[in-house]
Amino acid sequence: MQSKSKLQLVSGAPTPLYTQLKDLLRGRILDGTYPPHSRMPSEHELCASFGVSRITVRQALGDLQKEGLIFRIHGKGTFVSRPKAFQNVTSLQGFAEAMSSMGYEIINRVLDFSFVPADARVAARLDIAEGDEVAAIRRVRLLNREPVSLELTWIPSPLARRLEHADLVTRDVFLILENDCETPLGHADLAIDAVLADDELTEALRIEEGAPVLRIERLTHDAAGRPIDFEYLYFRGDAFQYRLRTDRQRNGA
Amino acid sequence: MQSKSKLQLVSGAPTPLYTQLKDLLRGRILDGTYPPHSRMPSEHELCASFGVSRITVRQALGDLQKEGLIFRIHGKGTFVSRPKAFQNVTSLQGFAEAMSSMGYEIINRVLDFSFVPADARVAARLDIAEGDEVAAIRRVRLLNREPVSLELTWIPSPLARRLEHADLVTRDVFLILENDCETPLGHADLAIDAVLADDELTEALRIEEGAPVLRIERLTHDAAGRPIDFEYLYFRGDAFQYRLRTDRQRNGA
DNA sequence: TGGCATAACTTGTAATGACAAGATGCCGCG
DNA sequence: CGCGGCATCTTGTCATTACAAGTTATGCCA
Repeated sequence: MQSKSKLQLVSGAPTPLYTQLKDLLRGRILDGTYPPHSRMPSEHELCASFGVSRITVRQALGDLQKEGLIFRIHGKGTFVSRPKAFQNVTSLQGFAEAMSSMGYEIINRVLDFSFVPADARVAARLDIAEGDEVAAIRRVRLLNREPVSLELTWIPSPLARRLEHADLVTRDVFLILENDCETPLGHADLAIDAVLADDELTEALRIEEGAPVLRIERLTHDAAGRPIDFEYLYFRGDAFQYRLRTDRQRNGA
Repeated sequence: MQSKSKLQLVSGAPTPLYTQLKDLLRGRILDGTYPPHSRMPSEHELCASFGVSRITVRQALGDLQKEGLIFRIHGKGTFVSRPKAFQNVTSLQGFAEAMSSMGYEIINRVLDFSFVPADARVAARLDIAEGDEVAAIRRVRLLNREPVSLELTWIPSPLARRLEHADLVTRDVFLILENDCETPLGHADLAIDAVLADDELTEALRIEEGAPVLRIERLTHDAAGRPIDFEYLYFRGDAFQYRLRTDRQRNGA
């Protein structure tokens, strides 16, 4: 049967209406239909265009605002944020990427690569259902033949299948995803704290029990903002420093 | 007039209802009325307790969820997160700046403020001559009356003289430099690693010897790029997370 | 006793309606 | 011409109602 040229949102669909609308609008922002700094259609117009209520529109816009793609001005309208390039404060770089550019020799020892059902925590981070299949990777990274980090990685199955036979020994997951899987990366959220080495860590990193370990929880998203790679990185406190640079934001936003 | 013993939210107030409710609930979470891992009252109960609609309750809960204070499980209820304070460092922000905006109470205990000659390491970082006079500040920061960090700060003398009489107890050095000293900040370079608590740290942070500590070496520059503030920050590993977001550089901008 | 259906909770999604408050242009009045 | 006020846009806040969907305990039935 026919379908209107206008895009349609389906109510009974597997994903809620506001998610469909959000994805659709994000697509238009990323493909330039709504260029940076331009005003988007008003909430009322979006309601009319897609035949949904204002609550639904607002939930979609609220999520996009959280993602940083748009901002709203009371009484004026909703606007597309300036493109990412201007927002960059630090660059997202893989470990080997960063180290090899500094002349270090990097080797990855893959301890485990298997497909398992996602537990609650992994599922929540990757925005998939608990029990969905994910690839679980355990790697130890050696810098100049010395173990410096243990990395636990979870990647959704469809994507992970494509890097199953990739060279995980010398290459960063980041580079493989970008170059071999045509999955441009967007941003990553990191949480850093300090813990003590447990049994697994003492063995993997050949350090003493109770040694200080830098733990980084990293959730990497693709360019569209979808989470695609959840990792725990454990670095030897005595052999590694995490360095970054932050810039002072003058405005509040 | 009378007032019910029950807490009241005021509709015509300067702040919206959901903000009042959010602040009230956050207070109860932070003061232990709703302890970690406990289930909070259901949305329906909150509606009844405070005489507001479910939309208002959900907006308040949604914001608290974004802050990381609570999490929700479909069909089960709303729960208080394990308390782990964190600092988001997408932008260069002082500790108190970050925490107080999230409703935490911050107190700085100034252990020492003296002018000393710069040692070799400090001089190198601040790009001054060894022996030049610098201000050395030792502070312990308390979050909700609990010590979370020990901070060692070195600032070149000419600048430091101007903040000698500033309120270091409640204000960030960053804000004082910017607002009182007309010294706009530029960027900061950070190096993060993990160490074990030594004597000084166990005493200052009231933790056990050998506990994991997150160490951050931070060199802050003014807008012109001159180093103006060199610091070591020691955070309790069990009570603090450093969070940040990085973006992938796609090209040369 | 074991297991399944169900009732009674929970949060998630969505529509509709209403008014408040900020922004902006238009128009008439001085 | 200038300026105040109003109409009319925008987003922000909030109530009410309804149903969907996940969770759990209860109790009936075999």
